[in-house]
Amino acid sequence: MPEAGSKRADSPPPILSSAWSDEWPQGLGRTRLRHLHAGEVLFRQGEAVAALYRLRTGRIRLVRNLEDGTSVVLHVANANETFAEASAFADSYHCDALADVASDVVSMPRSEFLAALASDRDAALGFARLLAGQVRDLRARAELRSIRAAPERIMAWLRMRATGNPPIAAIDRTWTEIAAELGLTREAVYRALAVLERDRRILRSGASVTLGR
Amino acid sequence: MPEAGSKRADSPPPILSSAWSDEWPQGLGRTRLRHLHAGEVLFRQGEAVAALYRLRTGRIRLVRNLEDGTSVVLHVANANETFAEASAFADSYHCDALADVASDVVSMPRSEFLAALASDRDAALGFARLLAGQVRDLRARAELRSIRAAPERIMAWLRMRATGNPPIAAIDRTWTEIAAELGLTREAVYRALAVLERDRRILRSGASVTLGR
DNA sequence: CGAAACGTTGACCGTTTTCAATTACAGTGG
DNA sequence: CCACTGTAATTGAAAACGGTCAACGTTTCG
Repeated sequence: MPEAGSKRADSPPPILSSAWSDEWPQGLGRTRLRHLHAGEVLFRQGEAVAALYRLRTGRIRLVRNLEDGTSVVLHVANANETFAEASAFADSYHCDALADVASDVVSMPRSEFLAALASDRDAALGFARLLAGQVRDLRARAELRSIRAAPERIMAWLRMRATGNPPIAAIDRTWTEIAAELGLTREAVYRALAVLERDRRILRSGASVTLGR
Repeated sequence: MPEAGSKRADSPPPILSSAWSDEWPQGLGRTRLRHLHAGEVLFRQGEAVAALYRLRTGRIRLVRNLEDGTSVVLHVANANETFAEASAFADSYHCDALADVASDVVSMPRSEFLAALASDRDAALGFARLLAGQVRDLRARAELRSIRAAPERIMAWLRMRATGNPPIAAIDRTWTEIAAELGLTREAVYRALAVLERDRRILRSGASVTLGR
C-alpha cells in the first residue's frame, strides 16, 4: 500500500505549535504593555472585561473561585500565549488572573477589539481561524496525554513536531517546561529520554532530536 | 456595533460543558446526515475539504499520517462533538477520520458554511465565540489532568460542574466515559470515588454527587 | 432473552512520583 | 575575572499510586 498522506495540496504538517507567536494583536487596535510583579493581580472574577491579553514573558494563573469558597485552576498561561479569549464575548471576567512570577502582558481594549472584528470582515474570520487552530492543538495535546507510557508519549510528541527525513525535532524550550506540557515530572522525562536513546529510537545532540525506528 | 455575547447578561459559572450540544449546524446552511459503520472512513488526509462535521452518536478517530510512515492520533471525537473545525480554513484535510464504531454524523458543506460566515457578520462572531468556549474548556480539562492524585482530580472535576449550596454535581454520562475524559481507567475512578465517599468528601446518590469538605 | 457494556472490588505488578544528591551552566555583582 | 547563586540536567533508590487482570452482579438494548 502506498504511503498515506501522499498528496498534500495544502500546507505541511503543523500539528503542534510550541507557541502562538504571531497572533491577534497584529495591528487591530491599540495595544498596551503592562508589567506585573510576582503575585500581582491582572484582573478579578466579576470585574467588567476591560481588555484581552497576551502574555509576553512570565506565567499567569487563571483561577475560578467557586461558590463554596474553594477554587480551581482553569489555566496556567506561559510565555507567548493568549488567554481569556472567551472574555471577549462576556461582560465580566469569570476567573481571577494573577502573576505567578514577574510577567509582561500585552493588552488590547475589548471595545477596540470588538470594533475591529465588526468592521473588518476578515478580522472575525481570522480570529475564528486562530481559535480553531488552538482547538486542534489542544485536542492533540490531550490525546498525547492519554498515552500512558512515558517513552511512547514523548516519542509521539517528538514525531508531532519533527520535520524532514529523517525526522528531526527542534527543542526550543527547557525539558522541564516540556515535561509540564506532557504531564510528566522532569525526572520521568529524562529517564524516558535515556531509555529511548539507549534503544536507538532517538539521538540527541544539543537542541535537536533525530528520530529513528 | 453589535455587542458580542450580549445575549446572556452574564451567565453563572459554566466551567466544564459535558457536550457541545447547541452548536453550529443551527440553521446556517443545509445539513445532511450520514451513517458510518465500524471501520468506515469519513475522509482522508489530503482530500479536498468537502464538509464540516458533528458527531451525533458513535466515535470518530482523527489520525495524522506522518511523512515517515508512522501516525499519531490527533483526537477521538465522541457523541455530540464537532471535529475538524480547522478544516473550515484549509483546502484539504490534514488527517484521516475513521469510525471506531458505528456512527452517525451531521455534515454541512464547507462552501455553504463559509458563505454563511461571510454574509452574516454575526455568524462569524458566533463561530468565534463557540471556538473560544471550546478553548476555555479544553484548557480547563488539561489543567485537570495535571492533577496527579486520582481523588483530587475527580474532586476538582466535580467542583467544576457542581452548582448550588451544598454543591451538587449531576452525572449525565457513564463513569466509564468520565474516566476517559479524566485520563484514568474506570477502575481507578471507582476506587477514588470509594475513597472520597469513605472520607465523607462526597456523597453519591443515583445520578448526582453532593460535595462536602 | 441474551449479549454487551456498566459498575464494583480485590490482588499484583510496573511505572512514576518523590526525595535526594551531583554536575553543569548562565547571569550577577564585587 | 571570579566566587556566588539559582536553575536546568541527570541519575539513584524507595514508596506510592494507578494500570492490568480477574471475577461477578447489574443494567441496557437490540
